[in-house]
Amino acid sequence: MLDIKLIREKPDFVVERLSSRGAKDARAVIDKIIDFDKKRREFAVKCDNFKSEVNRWAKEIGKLKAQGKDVTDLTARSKELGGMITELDTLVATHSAQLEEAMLLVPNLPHESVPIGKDSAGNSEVRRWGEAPKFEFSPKAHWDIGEQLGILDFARAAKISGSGFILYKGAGARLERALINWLLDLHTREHGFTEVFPPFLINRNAMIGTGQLPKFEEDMYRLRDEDMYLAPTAEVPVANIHREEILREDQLPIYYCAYTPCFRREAGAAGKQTRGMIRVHQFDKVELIKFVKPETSYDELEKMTVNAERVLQLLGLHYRVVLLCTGDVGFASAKTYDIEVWAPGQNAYLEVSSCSNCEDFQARRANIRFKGADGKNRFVHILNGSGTALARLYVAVLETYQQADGSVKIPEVLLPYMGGLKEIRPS
RNA sequence: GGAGAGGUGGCUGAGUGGUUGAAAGCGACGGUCUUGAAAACCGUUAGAUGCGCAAGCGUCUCGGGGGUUCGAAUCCCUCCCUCUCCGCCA
Repeated sequence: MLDIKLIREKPDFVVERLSSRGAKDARAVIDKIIDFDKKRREFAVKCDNFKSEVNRWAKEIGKLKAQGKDVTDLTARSKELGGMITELDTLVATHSAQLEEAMLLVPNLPHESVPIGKDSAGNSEVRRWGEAPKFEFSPKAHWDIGEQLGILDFARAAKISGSGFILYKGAGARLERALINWLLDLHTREHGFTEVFPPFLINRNAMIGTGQLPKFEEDMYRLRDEDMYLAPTAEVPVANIHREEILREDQLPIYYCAYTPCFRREAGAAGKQTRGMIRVHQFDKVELIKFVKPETSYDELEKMTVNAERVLQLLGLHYRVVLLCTGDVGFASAKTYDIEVWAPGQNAYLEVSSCSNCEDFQARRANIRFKGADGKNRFVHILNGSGTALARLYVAVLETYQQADGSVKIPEVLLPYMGGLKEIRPS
């Protein structure tokens, strides 16, 4: 959520920044918000004045009654005021609700360092690591590799759930588990993150806190009998750990990492390439989340991105880092780096990480603050980054480490996690 | 799921309708004293929001929401959460 004061004081700036994201109706939305805000305050001032008067009478009545005096006139006056207060309270409430509703739908403002652009074509590559591997043979796609090795079974996954789900088997299941464990170990042992294992079912308030709701309801899996959602990313439960809290300054920065499965309906993705495990309804992910002081958040974003890149470097996978342009950054983010790994069987880069600085956008929604040295409470900045998403990482591993005979070598760093298995061959 | 007991400031814990936004203790911060520290003593110590150039003033908040009343932390309704017992279950 944006700061209403910023909107009041610099509406043109806000409209300009929102428009840079491609919001066509930014002017109208901001005008509407300013109007709600203004009216709400006008009603609230009137209402507060009446309340003040009623409070004064109430105290007076108390005193007089204690003295045994007659208070009929005063109670009559108070009742009269009470009626007006009820009326004004209703007006304040409806305007507040409308304001809130509008505010929750406004995305974050892109940071000044973000390139202006309309869509992903406007993104800029910041760096590249390694090279696309060369093969003596024509590299296969992971769905062929996986099915021939008997480690991935899309048909049976569909039987259980539907399309867009994965059944890992044997060494394939082991590989998924190895990746999860290795990622958690890497980030906790070498990058200073504290491991957490959060709930996967999320209530409405938490979903609002990180920005999934109310705008992206259709993207989420929702329970039928309770007002709960399946976590679309660990960012949601983990960023909400400190909801409604005031942290001590010396607690910051806080680094958390968490493994969770991620559930996404991918509504609207029909027609896009859906073969294999590149776009699925359930995938595993190890997520990095930071709570930091505002003045450090952009340094922290760089560090977090480097931490995520390390995953690919250690696995020996070629990748590039892309800075998203204004038209492509996510709803809650002010600045985002995507990391895209090379998948030889696809002859394409696949997004496996998205590292974002949400600044105080989520902290405002979730009301997460810290008490500064001056005693003032300020909103923390919240960052999140995939470290990394598994299904696509798995694709890159299979396709990069495939051999001419159809087997797949296990990357060096995963060997301790694979129980002695050095390569996966058809069983 | 059933029955019961609870949810008060950073913490412990008073408070069953009238200057209670809230006693007291602890903790924290500042000061006095001290070479320094401790002890002792004195003082300060929630958040949000609005009006105002400011000083300051007002409103709201005792789990959330609603109600009764001139007036609610205190009474009523409802929801959430915690604890105990029973049931069920991994």
